[in-house]
Order: sequence, then structure tokens, then C-alpha cells
Amino acid sequence: MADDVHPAIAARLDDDGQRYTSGRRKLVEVLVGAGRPLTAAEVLVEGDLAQSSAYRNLAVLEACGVVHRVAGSDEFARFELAEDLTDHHHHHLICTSCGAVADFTAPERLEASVDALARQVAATAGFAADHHRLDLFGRCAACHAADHTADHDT
Amino acid sequence: MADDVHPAIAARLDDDGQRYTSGRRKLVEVLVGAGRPLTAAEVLVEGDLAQSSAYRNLAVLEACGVVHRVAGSDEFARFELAEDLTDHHHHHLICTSCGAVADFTAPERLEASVDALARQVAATAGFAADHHRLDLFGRCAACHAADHTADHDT
DNA sequence: ATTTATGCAAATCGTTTGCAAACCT
DNA sequence: AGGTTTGCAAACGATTTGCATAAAT
Repeated sequence: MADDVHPAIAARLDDDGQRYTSGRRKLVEVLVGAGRPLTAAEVLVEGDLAQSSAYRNLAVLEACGVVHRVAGSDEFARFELAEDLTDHHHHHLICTSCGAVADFTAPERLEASVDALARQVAATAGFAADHHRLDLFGRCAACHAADHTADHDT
Repeated sequence: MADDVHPAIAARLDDDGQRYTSGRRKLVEVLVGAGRPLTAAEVLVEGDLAQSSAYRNLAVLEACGVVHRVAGSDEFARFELAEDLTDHHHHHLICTSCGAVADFTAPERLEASVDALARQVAATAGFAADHHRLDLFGRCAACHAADHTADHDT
């Protein structure tokens, strides 16, 4: 279902005078396969290309609007396909324990409220908002389970 | 008005077996004075203490819940006083051009919606959310003005 | 043939850490 | 004194970059 992102990506790269090389395609496929934001290290392992190429190509893909950089709670940058290439706008669940980042979709009603807020801020603060970030921080299911296991010692 | 944060901070540090040294007080005062998240570099300049002390004390203050780390769109970590020491919960306007981060407050109604969302996610995804981040990205007033100036050449 | 992408290894830069002197209690 | 904090300089680690080779047009 999400395999025909490639033509769109090729076009987007071409618009920017960039080639859709095999290395870049590999990066994209890793990201498509993951379905969640990946760290550079994760991309490196799964994509098996040189570290420098991974970083360089992620930068190119980001500049062309193919890939989006996600800031989590740890020191690692994470990357995912741009929202307009996949299904839709989404947000992140960020685990403050293990750093994992997962996607989730917010109700349309909430998105509408945030958009209204953006317009209001633009008007009052002279800030031209063009997108937003709405993330939840907490403990993922896995870390939550680990907590309970650890509690047995208490 | 916001100068009596010190007793609360001292107490919070004390609870953690930490001292409220002059260096730490200086950091806090710089952050109070700024009224917006500051990078480590900004704190260093205004607080004039050793780089290592600044980072170390920011880490201590963060661990004690006095200072909160804010991720912007650039590579610099930013720090601000914890929300429960200042007035209230707020969000950030992040300039994608110069990286500046400013505070703003969202309508109560929106916060309520986000909280409801958090509860819903907790229930469906097994994710225990404890706080959220709602930030707007765009161009700040200054960068916006600079754009217009540059447009004169067009 | 010429331009662009790749891989390796070295450099970069924000941040962290080891250690000895200064500080507080 | 006993433990903590400080400042300096060196270390660290994720990311970036220089340069020579390989690939694409």
C-alpha cells in the first residue's frame, strides 16, 4: 500500500536536482518498513551503507522534504518519511525511559483546535506558524511492564 | 513577582540532598530573567561560571525538577525553569529560521482536549502518558521582518 | 568525460568527565 | 576534618567533512 511512495520521492528529488540513487532508495525503504521514526544508528544497521552516506543522504532527503527529523527525549536524532508522503498527519508517543518513539493519530477535532490556536498566535504574536508538534511523554508498554517486574524485588 | 522562587528551589534541592550554591542561584536568576528557554551558551555568557559548572548544575537542577530541558529545531539544548515554579503550563513558539524559542499559553479548552487525548492513548496503546509537548513551528516576528526586507531585492 | 555519490578516516563541536584546589558545614 | 562544588583541560560521542574512488548521465 505504501510502496508507491517511490515515484513521488523521485520527483521531489528531481525537482531539487538530486538523484534517487540505490542508497537513498534503501534508506527510504528502511523508513517505510519501520513505520516509526528511526535513529541514524537503526537506519545504519538495517540499510547497511556507510555511516557518512547515511547521514549525508538523510540530510539530502530532509532538504527535499522527503524525510522529517524528529526530536525525542534522548540525544539521538530520529527520522521518518514526510507526512505528505505517507497517509497523514500524526504525532508521537515518546518513552522517557527507553527513548522509543511511536506514532499515533489525534482526533480531527483536536487538530482543528490546534490549527485555530496557530492562527490566533500568528495574529497576536506576529509569529507565522506553519506546522505544529504535539507529543506525549510517558512510559511505553514495554518499560511499564519492566517496571512491574522490577517491583517484585521491593 | 517571580523572585520568591528561591525558597521553593532551595527546598527542592534540599529534598535531593543538594545545596543551593551561589553558582546554582546564579543560573536560576539568569533563567528567571530571561523568561524564555535559554541555550547553555546563553546561560554561560550571562551567568559567567565555568562551562563545566554550568552544564553540571543544569543537570543537577534538572534532576531535582527545578529546570526543564526544551528541544527546539536546532542542535542546541535549551533550559527553562520548571513550570510548577513559575506561573503555569505553557508551550513554545519555535522559529525555524533563527532557532529562537518563545513561550505562549494555550486556551484551557485546548489543554483539556490534550489531556483527554492522553487518557485515551493510555487506554488504547498501553502508554502511560505523564506530560505533553505542544509547540508551533514557523517564523518569528524578527525573521519575518527580515524576509520582507530581503524581498525588496526581488 | 563530466558530474555526482560513496566509503573511509579524520575532524568538528556540544557536552561530559577526571582531577586538584576552593568551598561549605 | 569530611564531604561537596568548582574550574581547568582533556575526553567523549553523535554527526560532519575532506578526499580519492566508483557510479551515473
